[in-house]
Amino acid sequence: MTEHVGQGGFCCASHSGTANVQAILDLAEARAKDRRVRLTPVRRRTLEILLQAHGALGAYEVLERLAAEGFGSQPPVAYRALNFLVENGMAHRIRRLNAFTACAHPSEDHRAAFLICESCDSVTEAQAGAVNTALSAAADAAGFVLDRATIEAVGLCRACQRAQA
Amino acid sequence: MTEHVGQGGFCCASHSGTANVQAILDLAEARAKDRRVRLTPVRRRTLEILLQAHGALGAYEVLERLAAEGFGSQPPVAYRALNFLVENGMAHRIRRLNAFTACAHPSEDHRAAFLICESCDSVTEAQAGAVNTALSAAADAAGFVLDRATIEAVGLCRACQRAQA
DNA sequence: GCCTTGACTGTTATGATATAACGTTAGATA
DNA sequence: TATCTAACGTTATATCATAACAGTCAAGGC
Repeated sequence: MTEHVGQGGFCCASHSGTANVQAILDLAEARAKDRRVRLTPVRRRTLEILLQAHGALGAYEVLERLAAEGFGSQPPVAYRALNFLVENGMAHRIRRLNAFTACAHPSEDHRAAFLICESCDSVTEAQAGAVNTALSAAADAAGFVLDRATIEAVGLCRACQRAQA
Repeated sequence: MTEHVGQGGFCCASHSGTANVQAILDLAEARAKDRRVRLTPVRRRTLEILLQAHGALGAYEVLERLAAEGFGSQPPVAYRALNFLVENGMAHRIRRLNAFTACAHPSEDHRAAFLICESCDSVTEAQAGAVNTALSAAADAAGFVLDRATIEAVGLCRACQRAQA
């Protein structure tokens, strides 16, 4: 798709800095214990890779890094780890970018919305409480039982607005 | 992906029946004229195919039908026509299904939300005014300039709820 | 401790989705 | 009608994703 994925200079406040990465990894460990699932080395490392990327990474980009560190080198290795993280609320899949990003707020059982910058491909996780309330209402009106939703907005991030001004 | 795409028995009220298909095609013609773009035979036929499908179709499914009718048989033929329709508000891309669907309300400049049934893969276009208002607010709060958004909800459609009851 | 069992990992192979690039054709316009 | 541009169709290839299977490892029962 695009070679910019994961390369945006953007870095959101919520998971920048080594300290925060560590904190989120700890949260993930705890969450895994809670749910009786195992945060194995590949899975943990995959989460770290996403956290360090400060943006969304394609599965093959993640795979490349895993392979370089001695993990398996074939696509299912990355997809399995990524799917595990998504299923357990530790990462999100950004369909518009065919990419994945670490969850910035892993402790809350939130339903997220993503703000994707067209210019730098950065991805910000937005608070989507009101959006989901409205969506639930719309689903209700249609007699539809809502399970989960993907909300992806495309536009210009703050940094790129400045760059263009 | 799944072989069910486009095969759900579901048929939404808004574009069922030959009469409505014709009406929407007419709207599309008018819209094309307005916008100074050409609704060429492949494009028009692609829209018809989507309308008649009563659900989302993958690009390769559309391509198959186009090819059978003497249009080109290679992927770009379908993708170009589909992208044209999407860009001109005559169809939507459903990313979760890697599929496309005719716009059920082509006359309004609306931003749609989609309700995707996990059971039958049917796609309903929901009124998303309130959802978009909330999303705009969330984007604003993040200093993000919103251009457009993809809102896809996954759950159970009315028909499949009944079937399971 | 040791064995069973199921989850996890890695592999090969393949399938599904999407686009780049280029020559040709056809419509609009002057 | 000559010219120009958009659209079409093709070949080729890139990109994304999963099926299926064999080997490995960890947790819990005995």
